[in-house]
Amino acid sequence: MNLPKAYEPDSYEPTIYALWESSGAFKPSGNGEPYSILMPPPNANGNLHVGHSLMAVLEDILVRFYRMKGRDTIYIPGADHAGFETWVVYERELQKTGKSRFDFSREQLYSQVWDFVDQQRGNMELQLRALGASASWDDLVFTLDKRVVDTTYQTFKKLWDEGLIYRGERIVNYCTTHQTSFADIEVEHKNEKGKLYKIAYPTLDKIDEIIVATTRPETMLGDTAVAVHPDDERYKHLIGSHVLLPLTDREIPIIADEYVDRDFGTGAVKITPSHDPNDFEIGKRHQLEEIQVIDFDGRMINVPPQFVGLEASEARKRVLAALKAQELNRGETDIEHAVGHCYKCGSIIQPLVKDQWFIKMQPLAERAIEAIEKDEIRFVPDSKKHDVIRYYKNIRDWNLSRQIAWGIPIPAFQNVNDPDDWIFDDRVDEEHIEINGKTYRREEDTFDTWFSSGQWPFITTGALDGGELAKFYPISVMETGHDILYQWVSRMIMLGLKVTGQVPFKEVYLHGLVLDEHGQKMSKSKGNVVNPMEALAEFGSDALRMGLVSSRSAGQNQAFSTGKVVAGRNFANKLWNIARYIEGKLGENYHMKQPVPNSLADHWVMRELSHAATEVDSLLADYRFAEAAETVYHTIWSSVADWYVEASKQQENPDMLAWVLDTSLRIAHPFAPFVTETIWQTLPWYKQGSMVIASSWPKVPDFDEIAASEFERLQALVSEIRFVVTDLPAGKKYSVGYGADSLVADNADLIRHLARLEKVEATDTPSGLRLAASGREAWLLIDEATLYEHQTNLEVRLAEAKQRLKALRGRLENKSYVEKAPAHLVEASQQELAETEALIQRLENELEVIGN
RNA sequence: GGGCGAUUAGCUCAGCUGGCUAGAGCGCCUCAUUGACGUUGAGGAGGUCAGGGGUUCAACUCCCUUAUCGCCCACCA
Repeated sequence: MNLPKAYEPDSYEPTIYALWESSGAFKPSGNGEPYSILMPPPNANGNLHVGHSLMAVLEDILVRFYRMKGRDTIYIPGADHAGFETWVVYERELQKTGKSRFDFSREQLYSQVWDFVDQQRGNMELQLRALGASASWDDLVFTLDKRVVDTTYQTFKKLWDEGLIYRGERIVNYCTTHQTSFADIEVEHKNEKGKLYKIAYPTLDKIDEIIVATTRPETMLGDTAVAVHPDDERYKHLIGSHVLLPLTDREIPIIADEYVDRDFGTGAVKITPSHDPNDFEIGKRHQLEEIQVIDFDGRMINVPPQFVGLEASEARKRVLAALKAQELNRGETDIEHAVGHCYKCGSIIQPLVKDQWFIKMQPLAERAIEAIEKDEIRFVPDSKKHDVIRYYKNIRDWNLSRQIAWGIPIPAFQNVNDPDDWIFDDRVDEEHIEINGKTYRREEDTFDTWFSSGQWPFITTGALDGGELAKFYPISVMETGHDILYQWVSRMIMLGLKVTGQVPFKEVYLHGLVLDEHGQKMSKSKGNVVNPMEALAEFGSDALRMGLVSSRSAGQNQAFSTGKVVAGRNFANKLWNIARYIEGKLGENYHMKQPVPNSLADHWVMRELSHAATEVDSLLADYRFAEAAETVYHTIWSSVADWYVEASKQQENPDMLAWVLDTSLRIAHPFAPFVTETIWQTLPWYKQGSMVIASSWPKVPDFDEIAASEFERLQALVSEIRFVVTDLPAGKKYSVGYGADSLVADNADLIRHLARLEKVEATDTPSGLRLAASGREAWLLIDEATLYEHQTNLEVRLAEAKQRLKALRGRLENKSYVEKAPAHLVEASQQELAETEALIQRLENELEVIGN
């Protein structure tokens, strides 16, 4: 039991984690009301970043706490194939070998990426273990596991059968670098400065012209109309006539459409159905031809020879130059407008027409809004609820198709003889299938990964087929980052309701981003990324946990603070040394008995620890992690270590000491699991196999409230002595004399010890400095000269008290206050007034004595 | 263009539905100490709670407004 002086996390953490895991402590107990948390799956082949650490810590605190509260608890871990992210990395590797995705079949690519991922899998799982995540590892689900694929197909079929899935040519967001389309919310819009170019389109007789305004002149080569507002007097006479599209030999009509804003630009809009979502709609309304002029690789096609093969940006310059040469440019103006970019590579997203699979979102969104408005899901912070509803209200159909191989194939086949004949079939490994003599060719695209992730709660719990974990659905709380509220949380709600008829989780807690020490967003390019595993190695897992959690509130981005991690490490060390002291006192053969509080300090510490336990309970129910951690930190550091352990040195009560340590370990365990368990394993009063992780949350013991308050009076006296003494000449010890004061008399030794005095003794002839502030019949025994020096000290206290008195009087003389404020507040003020008056009286008396 | 959040001690941040002399960690100052802990103990300095207005007996907290910073959403060319 000879514990080293300082707690050394790395010598215990791995053993402790192994102990938990092998004992089955992470598995549901099977007793009590279910409590479940679903881990947002980190990238299977990546490393944990500091955001993941925060995620795991918050979730693990909840899981450990509710486990101790006796709930049947599960923390379901996951691993993400991270479709697009991994694909991008893999394609880069592929490029190095001089090959491209077009050299392989979907199956070949898939298995190559699988191997690539497999090589470096497992890191993040080890890192989650290092953080102490008490996840049920046997229940881990990988996002490409068979059950995920099966359920995803089942859901797709269900939606298809209900007419919510359709395939169609639509304008999609396309990244020409990555050669795949994206959902609307994956596009990163940035406000950019650009130019609005005015271009003249001459009438066929070349007498007149119509001037259009555009930010993307290169797309004019694909124009198939010019639109004006039907009531626009400027252009009314031209409606129905044709103009000659410059740089080409095409004649295009001038059409009227209400969409056109007469006040913007020139009031005439060039219509390019293939490259603009609005134009696409207009094109449909007016049966316009669609001419694709930008290809899927971002180069020009179907254009006059001099432009063919140019990058879109280069084509813009050439088109402008050509127009200028023909004197068709009519000026340009600066404009700020939003431009969509690929969130991964920053390329400009091209709106391109493509055949894709979509889900009709409106019915799903409506159901979700209904559930949220009925408070079937609680959001923390609450404001996110309104954000998500706003998102639902403006939702558009969701493009599910991705042109990457690393994902779940879309289970659909097309009749080779009838392009409109699509059928559902999950034989996705076969390129062709025969049904009723008809040949079908498979869809080559895969699903947007968020489509399968959106089903995570009912997939992982097996809610649909009633597996062992089905009782954990709906999930108790979904904890995740606020940055994926729309991508993930909103989809889980919609799909959960649609497929299971229930909300997928009852509560949502959204944490903010972890910023760097100075509040800047972390990024590789800025070089300010904090590696959580380095911090963990340096300070310990508990320290990192405490540091990440403190001073952090829901939904708020917050800076990482090494100082707080250090504070966490110091806390673990403090706990360690409390244990070292107490265990040393009790000896190895101590057997725990029911503690009987004896001294004032005993009652007081029982009250403090019980308060902390109930406080943490209610704080965690509100997800106030930081305050809960602080409560534990201060209760253990100040109340237990600084006061109780010190007091116990004078007034011994071994059973109380044991209880105090035991209870401290329990309340600290959710926050600092490793050090608490390490200590627990050294407690002589528990049998082999006992673990704090499996212990219960402390119950409130019987203590005497009055005795507890008496201890506070004692503390006030000790504090006053300490305060006065620091002001006195150093290097000598002082003594206190007391008169008829049983509190002081009964605790004389304790006071002497706590205030580091020479003596505390009864005296018939009081002299020296009356300890007036704490109101006891006690005097600090000092000579006249010292006393005189101390006068200013008393004067300062007196001035403070007088100011306070003034404020209190002012409040109580205010009739409205006395009438309208709650009675208990008025009463408290009155009592405080009386106390302040008494204090002033004592201080004045004392000053008078000194004066004489 | 729309929405949201922030502004509190030198730094990083708490402060829930309005009511304790506005708190924490780190930093700073003074002092202490051979036995649980220097990853320590005791004491202390430091804030007109961004500015202005309003509601209220009472505002860091609610409302309006201004300023600054940040984030999210957005197919008006």
